Amino acid sequence: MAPTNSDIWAQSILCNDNMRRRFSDEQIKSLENMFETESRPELRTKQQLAKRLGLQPRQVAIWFQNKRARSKSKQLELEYRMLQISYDNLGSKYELLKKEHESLLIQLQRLRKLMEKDENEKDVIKSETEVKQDDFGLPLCEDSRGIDYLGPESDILDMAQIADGLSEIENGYNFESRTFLHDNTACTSPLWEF
DNA sequence: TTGTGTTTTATTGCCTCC
DNA sequence: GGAGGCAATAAAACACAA
Repeated sequence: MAPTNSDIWAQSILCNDNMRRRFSDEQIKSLENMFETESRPELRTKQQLAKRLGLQPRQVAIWFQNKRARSKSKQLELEYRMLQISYDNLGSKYELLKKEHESLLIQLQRLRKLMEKDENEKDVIKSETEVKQDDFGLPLCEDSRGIDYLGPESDILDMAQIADGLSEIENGYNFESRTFLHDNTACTSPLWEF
């Protein structure tokens, strides 16, 4: 029966002095160089390399196997670190958005109070005097030059519109409901579980 | 010097492919 | 069924603080 490659390898190991030795710097350098161009060299290539470096073909094969394992583990470590960095960045962004959200809510409250106050004043004036109104029912004021213009009321109207807009943002900008995120992404990543 | 942690070389067992 | 790859692990070699 013809010996298999495994037999030949096993025999060659036994023929060695049976001492485990680290490879020399030169051997490592050559192996590293080869690994850079081909991480899974063919049998023939490994045999040639082994002959050139004075190693057993099996030792070269094992070195490549171990090197692939080390390389994979380093790559995984790198990917893990990159993910961690982007996770941290996302967390910072979330905190900034949260603060912005809170500040907008405060602004919204102020505007509402302003509107309420103005409504009250308007009621008082309405009850005391007859107010000239424009086509849209808005109060029409007349300045000293006799030009009609929209008075402070229109400013309040603009504020009210802004406030309504903010209110819509407030409702839509809800991390709990995740509607702020596009629904089609249906993100269930724990990254959002702050 | 020695105890301990890390790295490197080698083995084993299982899996896939031809 | 053999060849070769991978994961898990053993064991030797090495680094280094105490």
